[in-house]
Parts: sequence; structure tokens; C-alpha cells
Amino acid sequence: MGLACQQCMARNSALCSAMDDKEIDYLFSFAHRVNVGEGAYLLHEEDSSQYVYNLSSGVCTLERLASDGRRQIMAFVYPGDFIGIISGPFYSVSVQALAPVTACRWNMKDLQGLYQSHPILEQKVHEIASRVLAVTMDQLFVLGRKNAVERIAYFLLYIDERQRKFDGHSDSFILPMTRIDIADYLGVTVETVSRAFSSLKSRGYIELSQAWVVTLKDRKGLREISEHISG
Amino acid sequence: MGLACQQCMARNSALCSAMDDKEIDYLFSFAHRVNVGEGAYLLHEEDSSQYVYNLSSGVCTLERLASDGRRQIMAFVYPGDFIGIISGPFYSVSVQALAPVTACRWNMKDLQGLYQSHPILEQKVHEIASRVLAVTMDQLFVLGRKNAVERIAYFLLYIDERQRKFDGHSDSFILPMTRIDIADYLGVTVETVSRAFSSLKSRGYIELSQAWVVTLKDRKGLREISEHISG
DNA sequence: CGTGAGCTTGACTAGGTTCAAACGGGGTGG
DNA sequence: CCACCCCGTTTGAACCTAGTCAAGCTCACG
Repeated sequence: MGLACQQCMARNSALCSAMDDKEIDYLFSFAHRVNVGEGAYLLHEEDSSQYVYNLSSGVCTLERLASDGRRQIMAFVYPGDFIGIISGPFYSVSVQALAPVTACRWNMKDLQGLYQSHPILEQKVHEIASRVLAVTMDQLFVLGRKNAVERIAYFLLYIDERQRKFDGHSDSFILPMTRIDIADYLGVTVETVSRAFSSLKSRGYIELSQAWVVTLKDRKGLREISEHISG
Repeated sequence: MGLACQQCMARNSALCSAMDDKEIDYLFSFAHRVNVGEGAYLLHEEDSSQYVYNLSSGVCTLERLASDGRRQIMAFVYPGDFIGIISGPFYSVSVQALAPVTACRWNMKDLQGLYQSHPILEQKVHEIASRVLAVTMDQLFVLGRKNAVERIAYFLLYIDERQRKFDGHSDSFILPMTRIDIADYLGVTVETVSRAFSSLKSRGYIELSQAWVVTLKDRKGLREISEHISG
């Protein structure tokens, strides 16, 4: 377990970075490793929230599905992110793997038990939850007030930010999600996503060597677009 | 202070309800009372988050303002609600009073200091934060996937729910916010809000004796509309 | 080399925005 | 006390963005 943690992609996550190697080993001695395949669900919104997960590898969507089929993706979950850190009876979102996923899982009770000996843990967990709330509010603003192209520009900068630490510091990255996922994240249709990509491409802001390989040619320009700065 | 707490409209809030009268008195011995007038800001998004507030009376908007004037209201804050329970350097939203507001204010440090002697406090605070996150995600779904009339139906049921405990159990309630506020909450324009109200009114789902006095004539119907159940 | 899933593009439609005007109710000043 | 005004709301008409439906394209895979 100790070795696995040293190599874990989540090694520098908000939680782990607060502890030294020995403490991490101790924390992870309570953890179970979980694997789920592409398209499978790590958890469902109606499940009782007894587990907390820390994503080690892969990418997930955090989503909610309406009875009529409409879907809203709340967030994309990357290695190092925590899932299920809520104190309520149920997760209120489902988590689906976009690519094969490995994660560490704790019993909520175990984790809460550790709070007494490691009070920093509880504080960190609260910090993580606060961060999630702030990001969700960013997203609220996007869905409430931005148009299609602004949303895509925002999305690309956001993904760039999130994946930079995995993909290295190049200007290109590979999108792990489909256009449908992007549409369901940004509250638009696939066609609108596609048209916005094409628009940004034809105007020279991005390059698409393949549909899912994006190169940001003009970050500053994208930022102006996403912030609605007419220039 | 003890007497004030007994009468406080927030007496049954998530936090207070976890403690007995004596504990509440102790908790509130650390609190300061704050008043702000209509239209004034209780706090700004860029302020450092050193205080936590508990609204005693009045109603606030929790909002974010873009440089180009676009505004998104994240939530309406009612008596008993907490504001600023985040562990990050800044509030990331501003809080504006729709009507004259009184609130109890704690120093975040003081509150955190109480965690040791009253561990239930920390747990409750986390529960409140979790609830806020879940509600914000409901809101995300609304902005991402619902049309104008569905949004208004959802909004009316939500306000009804929230205000029922203050306005009594009648079918009518008084909206404390303007149409513009509703528009900025639901991610549409004032005109669209107004048209949706008119539509629901002409179809018999609601009554408007004055613009801000709403009577729900058919809660079930409104629920079906807000859930997009075609009937 | 054929197939199919995912992506793009086009033409048309619809729902919401924009701009403009009228309405209504509460408050102020003559 | 009434006329006037102002602000928020409603309504109307034109416009436009994004949605819908349909066809064609690309590329990975069998």
C-alpha cells in the first residue's frame, strides 16, 4: 500500500498534501482499492453515502439524470479529486467512469474516526467541500449567463487547467469526454458544441488535429471570449 | 442575548436545533448582532472570509456580478440560513439585503475554537455545507436543462417551500424579490419571467392579486410542469 | 474494405432576447 | 385631495441564438 501511494496520481491532492508519508500510509491502511470499467457507475445518486472515494486514475462525470432523459453533468472528476464528501443520507449525484477508473475508497465512519487523531483531516475535508461549492457556483454563472461560444471557451480553459498537470505543459490536450458529455456539462446540444468548436477553430483560437485533440493557439483570446470582453 | 435567541427566527436552524438552550446561549455569547439596510451588502465576494453569519430576519441574495454587468443570483437567503461557512480565503459570492436584515455574526476563529468543546458544531457545519452544495446542484440542473416556464414553476414551489414556515400555511405568499432578481436567479430576462408568470396565471396554476402576491392554485400541476411531465 | 459510432454541417424552427411602448400602484408635492 | 411621476411590471413585435431534424463525413474497428 505504501508503494502504491507513492506512485498514486492523487499523491498531491488536497488531502494527501497535508500529511507526511507515514500519515498517508496510515490513512490509506483504511482504504480499499476500487476499479470500474468505462461507462460503469462508481455510485448512484440514490445510494446511501457511506463511502468516500479518491480518484487515482481515469476520469469521471458527476451527473444527474432526469426521468425524461435529460442529463446535467455537474463536474468532471480527475485524479486526486474526492467524491462523496457530504454529510447527508445520499449522494445526490451519480458518478460515471469516462475511462477505466481506479479509486481509493474509505468507509465514511472510518474517516470520521480518524478526525480525532488527525484533526487536520477534518479541516482539509471541509476545505475540499468549500472548493467544490465555489467551482459549482462558477458553473452556475456559466449556465445562467454565458452564450454558447463563451461556454466552450470557458470549458476549454478549464479543461486545460485541470489536465495540464497530467498531460505535461504542452499546449495540446486530449479530451476524455465526448461532445455529448460537453453538451450536457454546458447545458447546450451536441450540435451547438460542435458549431462553437468549429467557430473557434476557424477564427484561429484553437486547432483540432482530431476531434478530441485540442491545441489552444490563443489562451488570452479565449479568456477574453469566455469573459465576454468584446475586442 | 439569551432572550433574543429564544425569539430569534433562526431558533430552529440546522445549527441551533442541535444544541440545548444553554449551549445556544454560550454559542451566541460569541456573536455580534449586525444590521444592514435594504439594498446594502452584508459582504462582498472579494472580502476575506473571516466572519460567519446567521440570518435572523430579512431576505438576502447570494450573487455574483460580472464586469460587464451580468449578474447571477446563486441563492436566496432566508432567516436561519448560514452565510460564509467556507474554508477558503475569500467568500466567492456577495450577499445583498432585499429587505432590512439582522444577522448574528461570529468570528470564524471563535467558531472554530468552539469545535473542540462542541464537536457536534463542526459536524453540523459540514452538514449545512453539504446541503448547500446539493441545492446548488439542483439549481445547476434547472439552469442547464429546464425551459422558462419549467424554471418559474420550480421557482414558485421552491419559494413556497422556503417561506411556508414564515408566512404560515396559507396558499399565498409575498415575493420579497423583484422580477429582475427572479430573472437573475433563473438565468433568463425580466420579460421572460413576466411572460411565464402570465402564462401560469392564464392557465389557472397561480393567481396574482398583486405582482408580488402569489397564490398557488395547483401545486400538483406546477410540480408536473417543473418536472417536465407532459400531461 | 465495409460498418458504425461519434462528429460536423446545413436548413429550418422555435423559444427567448431585445427594443419599445403601455400599464399600474405607491409616494410626493402642489 | 388629487395630479403627477417614477419604478417595476406587463405586453407587443421584430430579431436572433440555439434547438431540431436530417444528411454527410471521419475514423477506429472488425
